[in-house]
Amino acid sequence: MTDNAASLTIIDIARLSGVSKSTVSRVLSGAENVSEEARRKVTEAVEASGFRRNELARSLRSGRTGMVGLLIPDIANPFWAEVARGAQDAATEEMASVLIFNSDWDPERERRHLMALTQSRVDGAIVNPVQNGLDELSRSQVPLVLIGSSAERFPELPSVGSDITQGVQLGLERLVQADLGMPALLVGDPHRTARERFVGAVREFGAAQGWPVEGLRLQDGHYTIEGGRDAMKRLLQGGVPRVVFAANDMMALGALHAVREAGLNCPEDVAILGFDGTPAAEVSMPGLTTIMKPSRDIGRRAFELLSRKIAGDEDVPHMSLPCSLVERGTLPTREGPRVVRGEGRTAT
Amino acid sequence: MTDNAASLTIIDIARLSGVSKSTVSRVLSGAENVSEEARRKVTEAVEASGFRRNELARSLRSGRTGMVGLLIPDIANPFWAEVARGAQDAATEEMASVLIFNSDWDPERERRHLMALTQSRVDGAIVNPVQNGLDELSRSQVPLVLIGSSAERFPELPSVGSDITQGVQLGLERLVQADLGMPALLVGDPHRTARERFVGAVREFGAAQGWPVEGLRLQDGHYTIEGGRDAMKRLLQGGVPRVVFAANDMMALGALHAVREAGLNCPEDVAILGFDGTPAAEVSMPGLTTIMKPSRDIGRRAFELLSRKIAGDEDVPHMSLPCSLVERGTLPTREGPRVVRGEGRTAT
DNA sequence: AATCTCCGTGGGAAGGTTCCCACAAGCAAG
DNA sequence: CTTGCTTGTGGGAACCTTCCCACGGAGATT
Repeated sequence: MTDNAASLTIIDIARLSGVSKSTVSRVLSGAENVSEEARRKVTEAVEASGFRRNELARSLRSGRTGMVGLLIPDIANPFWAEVARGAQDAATEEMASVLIFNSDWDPERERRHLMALTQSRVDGAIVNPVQNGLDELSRSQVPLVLIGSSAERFPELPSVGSDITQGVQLGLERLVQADLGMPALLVGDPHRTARERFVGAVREFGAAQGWPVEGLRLQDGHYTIEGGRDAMKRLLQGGVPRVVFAANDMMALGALHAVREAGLNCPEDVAILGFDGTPAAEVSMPGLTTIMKPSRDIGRRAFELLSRKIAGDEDVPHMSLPCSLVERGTLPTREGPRVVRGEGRTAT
Repeated sequence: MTDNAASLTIIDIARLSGVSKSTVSRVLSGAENVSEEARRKVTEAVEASGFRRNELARSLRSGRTGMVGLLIPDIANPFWAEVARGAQDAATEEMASVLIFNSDWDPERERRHLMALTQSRVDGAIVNPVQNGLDELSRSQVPLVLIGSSAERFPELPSVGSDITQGVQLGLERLVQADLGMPALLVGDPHRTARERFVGAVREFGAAQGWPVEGLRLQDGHYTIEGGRDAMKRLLQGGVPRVVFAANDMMALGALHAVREAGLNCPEDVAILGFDGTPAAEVSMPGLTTIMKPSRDIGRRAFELLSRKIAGDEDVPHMSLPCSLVERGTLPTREGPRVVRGEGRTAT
C-alpha cells in the first residue's frame, strides 16, 4: 500500500489496470457483467495501490449515503444506549452506519437535529418524538420510523415500541402465582401517556382476576430514586402493602430503600416488582425483580423497519415488542432466578 | 415552504433571486464580500422555497464532511455512553456530528470499522484502541485522537484519559483523613495495564505515608459484581479489613454484598471505596462512595483536541483529566455527601 | 449469408456544491 | 487622464463517482 492512497480515484485505477473507469466502477460495485480478466486486473490494482472508493462521490451520484440518523433523548441514559446499540448492530450487518443525536427531551433541539439530519442526506431516520405537534417531522422528506411510547401519536408513520400491557400482565400473573394479591402501585409523571397505560392495564387485569380494583392503592411520585422513596414512605403511612408494583425501576429501587428504612424486609414483609430493566436494578440488595423492556430489540427492529421503508416498502407496520420478566430477589421465590418471555405482536 | 424542497439546488435559488450561483454559495457560507442587496434577495428566496443545501456535494467539493467517527468498545456500557455524550455535546456546539461504532473489544471489528470510517471520509476520529499492534491505525490518513488507558501505547498520537494516579491519591487522602489506615485492595484482570497503575499508585502513596506497604493485602477477582463478591469473601477469610479499595465499582458493589452476607455492616465494620463512577453505584444501599472518572469530559476534550488537529494544529497534547471523589455512604462520613475535584494535567 | 441478440466495454453526462480566475465598476493616487 | 487597487459579481472547472447510451464482436437464429 502506498501512502497517498487517500487521493487515488477510480481513474487512476483504470489507468493502472488498463481498463476504463466504467469497468473499475463495475468491479467495485460487484456488477455481474465483467470479464474475469478485467475483474482480476482491477482487483490487483486496487490491492496494490490501497485505493478506497470515495463514499461521498458515490453518495452524491447514487443518492444513497448508507447512513441513518438516530434521534433519541439521551445516549447516556441506559435505556436509550441499549436502543442505540440494537440499531447499530442491525446497521452494521447491512453495512450501514448510524448518526446519533440527543434531543434532551427538548423540542427545539429535536427540530434542529432533524434539520441537520435531512441536510446531511441520511437515507432515513429513527426518532423518538418528544414534541406533540411535530410538523417538521411529518413534512420531512426522509423515511422515518418512530420509537417509544409517544410514537402512536403519529399513526401514519411506522413505529416500534414495547408492549406495556403485555408486560404488566406478565408481572401480575407472577404475583397471582405467588399468591401476593393485588399490588399497590407506584407511578410517575401523570402527564405521560405511559402512566395511563400502566394503570389501565393493571385495572383491566385486576378486574378479570376478581380483584377489588376500586380499592387499588396508587401513589404518585417523581420518576427517580428519591421520588420512589418518598412515594413509598407515603404509601407505608397508610398501611404496609404486601406487594408493590412500580411503573419504573428507579422508583422501585427508591421503594426498596424506604422499606429498609422502615425496618421492614424485602421480599418477606413487602415484595417489590419493577418495570424497565435498568442495569442499576441488578446491583441492589436484593436484586430487583422487574419487567424488562426489550430495549435492544427495539433499536434493532426499528432499523429493520426503516431499512424496508428505504427500500420502498409502502406498508411498514407498527410493532409492539414483548417485555420479559427477570427474576431477582424482590419477590418471594418460586424456584430461583429466571427469565420469562412473552410473545411478540405485529399490527399493520 | 414547498414540498419538493429536497430537489432544489443553488442554481434554482440563483434563478429565483436573480443572481449567480456563486453569489448564492457565498451567501450560504456566510462570506463577507456580498452586497446587502444580494444577500437579502438570496435569503428571501431560500426562505420562500425551503431550500436546503446539499451537504454531500458540499463535502465532496470542499473535502470536509463535518462528521467525526467515534470508535469505542460498547455504547451500551455506561462509561462509554458518557464518553459518547461528551463528544456529541462538543460536536453539536461546532455543528459537527458523530458517527459511532462499537468494536466490542475485538481487533477485527475495530479494523473493519476503521476502514468504514476512512471510507466515509470523516474529518477525523476518536478511538479507543483495543489492538496492540494497531498498524491500520498509524497508517490511517485520518486525523486521530486516542482515548482510554491503552492510548499511551501510541505516544505519537494525541490522547486523553483519566488520571488514575491522581484518582487513587484522592481516595487515599480521604482514607487517611478518616483515619482508616491502609486499605485492602480488590483488583481485576491482571493483564490490563490499568491494574498495575492502580496498585502502583497505592504503593507509592502508601510508602510516602509511612504505611506498611509490604504487607498490603491484595485480592484478585473478575471485573464484575460476582467477581467482587467472591474476592471479598476470600479476603474476609483472612481477617476483616477496616477498609477496602476496589479498582472498579462493580467489584466494590460485589464486596458490599459480601460484607452484608457476612453479617457485617458497611461502613461501620468495613468501609468500601470504589473506582469508576458507574451510575449503578448510586442505587446501592448504602450508596457507594467512589472515585469518579471524568468520562463525559474525556469525550468532550477528545473532540476538542481532534478539532484542533483537523484544523491543522501540529502539536496536539496528551491530556490526563482529573478524577473526582463522590461521597455516598460506604465510608464513615465527615460531613455528608459532597464532591471533591482534582486539578487537570496537560502534557505535550 | 444476413440479421439478431447478448455481453463486455468505453465515453460522456450528471449529481450539487466550492474554488479559482476574470471582469467591471468605483474610487484614490500618480 | 491613466494607473492601480478594491469590491462585488459571474462563469467555468473541479471534486469522484454512477448511470445511461452506444459500440463492436461473438455466437445463435433466420
